[in-house]
Amino acid sequence: MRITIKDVANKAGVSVSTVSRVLNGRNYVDKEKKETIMSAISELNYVPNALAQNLGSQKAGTIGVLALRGSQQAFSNPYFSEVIRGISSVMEKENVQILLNNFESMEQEIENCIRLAKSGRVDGFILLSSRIHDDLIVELMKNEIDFVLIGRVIENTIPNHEEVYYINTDNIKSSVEAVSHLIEKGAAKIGIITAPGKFVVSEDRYLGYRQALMMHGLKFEERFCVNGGYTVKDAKMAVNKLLDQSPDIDSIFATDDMKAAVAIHEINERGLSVPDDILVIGHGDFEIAELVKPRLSTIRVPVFELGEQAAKVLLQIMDKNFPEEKGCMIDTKLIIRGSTRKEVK
Amino acid sequence: MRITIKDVANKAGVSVSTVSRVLNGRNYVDKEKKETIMSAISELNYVPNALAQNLGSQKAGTIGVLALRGSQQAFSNPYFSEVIRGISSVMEKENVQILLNNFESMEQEIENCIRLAKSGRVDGFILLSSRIHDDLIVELMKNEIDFVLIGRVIENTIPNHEEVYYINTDNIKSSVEAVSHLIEKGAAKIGIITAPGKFVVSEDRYLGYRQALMMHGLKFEERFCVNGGYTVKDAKMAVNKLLDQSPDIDSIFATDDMKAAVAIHEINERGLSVPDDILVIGHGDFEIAELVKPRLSTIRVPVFELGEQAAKVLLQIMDKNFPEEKGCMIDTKLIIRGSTRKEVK
DNA sequence: TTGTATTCTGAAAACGCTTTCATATTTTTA
DNA sequence: TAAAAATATGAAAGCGTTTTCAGAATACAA
Repeated sequence: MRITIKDVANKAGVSVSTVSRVLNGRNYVDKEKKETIMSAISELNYVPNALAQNLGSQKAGTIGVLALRGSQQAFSNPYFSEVIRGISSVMEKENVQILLNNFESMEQEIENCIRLAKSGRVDGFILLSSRIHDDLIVELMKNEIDFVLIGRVIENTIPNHEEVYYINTDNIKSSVEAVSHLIEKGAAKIGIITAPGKFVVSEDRYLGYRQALMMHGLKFEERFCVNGGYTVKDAKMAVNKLLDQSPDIDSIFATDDMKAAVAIHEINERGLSVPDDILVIGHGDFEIAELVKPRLSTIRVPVFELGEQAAKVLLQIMDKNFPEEKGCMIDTKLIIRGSTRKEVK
Repeated sequence: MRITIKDVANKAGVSVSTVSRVLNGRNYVDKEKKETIMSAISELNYVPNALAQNLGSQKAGTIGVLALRGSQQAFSNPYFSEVIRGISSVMEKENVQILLNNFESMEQEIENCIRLAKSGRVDGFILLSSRIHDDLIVELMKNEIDFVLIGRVIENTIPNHEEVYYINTDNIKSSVEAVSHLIEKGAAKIGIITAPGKFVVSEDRYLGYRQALMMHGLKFEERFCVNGGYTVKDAKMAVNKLLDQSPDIDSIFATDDMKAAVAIHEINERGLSVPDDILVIGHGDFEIAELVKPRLSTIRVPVFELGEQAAKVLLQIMDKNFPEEKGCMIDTKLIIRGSTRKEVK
């Protein structure tokens, strides 16, 4: 037999309402009674039934985290684990649970998310990335479901885009910084390994690349661009394609560190040298950046903090305690290592 | 105003019981009535309240996945994402949600898990790893909470250890295979980079190493063993310690691919060559294995499948449809690449 | 004093389902 | 054709909380 709030009430000689008040720390409860109740709880080893609490309070005490967003590999990317750690660290304190959502297709994703929210199973969502045309965001807004986006929406693709709460780093700016760094080191023919175009983050990094070229009066050339896909295998093919079609490049900007690591690997494989023949810079500062030879210059993105902030904002929103600013930008940092300079031994 | 089962019942001219039957596909319902109800549901755009369903049926429809188990870095390890993908792929079909649990300390972990289960918020757990003396497992069993372990328990450390459902790969055997491979390639002084000792998986890989030495009549030496920790930084220090204290080693067995990658990196850094001076083999077959130079020989562990199987077994257990075997072993495979032989160009 | 807050409490009504039970109807079996 | 089994349904009782409401007791102010 399960121990319920009723048993506690009986033991403490009070009504269930009073026990509930103690449980939730709300309203006035006589101090002595409170203690009696507390000891009844611990003597009976009582644990409130969360399902009943949820139903009673009409709150799930749970948020959904949308991971995949249509790409298997995005998931096994270190970004994912780290951002979740950030989210957890905040939610744990508030006793909010994290539901991991990981859908195979976009249609499923939208349908399931709306369902999850409408069924009351989650109180809100954190989206770990945004697509360029993101119907999920449109639908969440249409259904008035609370969410925070890690990333940004592109104006004109989302009705009322200015209503979206987001946490982001300025990927355009950080990419400009990365590419400018290459240029300062003497680069003039800069290849870029992009990610498949449907994500805003990839697009922004590409835009930053182009902007940097423009700022420094360099010409953009289509043949400097290759799509690095999501897997190591795709990235390898992309790098080789780039090296084949543009053997004259003097540097590469990879839109994430995994692709940069692959680039270094394949350049070495061809008997060329990083940084002597080709400079390489990445984006993200994953652990792998320290593991390639030469070590990878990159942009450090405070991923844990992105998660933390997103969690905090979502909690605020769910409390109807709306933050003044819809958006929050977190700073990144250019990290210079061996792949863009001679390594100092 | 929220649409409830009552509205559906009214619209379809039946009782709520009948609607509930249709919703759950249980018992007998007249075919025509069923269709009437179905169309009422879709016309009203009705979504059942999951919290109420949970409370009514006394099932959470949610399982907990225990990730961290006391190590930050274990979490950002690719194993984690992949195993979750495996679990998700099964749970999604059954409409079971996944709660991610990520506790800072062991005490918290145990207390929170028991609470989570007792409060009815989760129906069971999947543990992504086991410690050598794992009090959580003891407590879960004591409280009769359903769980499946990915890994194994060590006899004598857990009362009724034979009652634990588990999915595992034979880490001892696969490590014997890895080390034997080194020996076949001529190695005789084999270093090992271990992980901190509290996890069974690390211990097993260490045992496999020692067993392989014994099988081939090689002497075990303490100075061949270093603890690689969890981070790249720790691993670097460990590798350097190993190379310093035992400059005569001819090969290294790393208990995971990240450590192996670090080993290759540091060996190269010293101007030595893999595989000419030192052979290196890892364990896991993470993506990084393809990215180091030379590419890493390793043991491929079907991580996705581990997750899938664990999920399937947990579902069975929760259905009281107990599998005949408590344990399920999944095969691994030795993958030979450049780090243990001259790379064929 | 009297009136007004403030503190405290319990009964009872939600919350929105599932499940049991009793019963009616139809089909199958012997 | 009677009995048994299968099919079908609704009323009502859970499930275990939270929350509302009404009211009692106490404190404080005028």
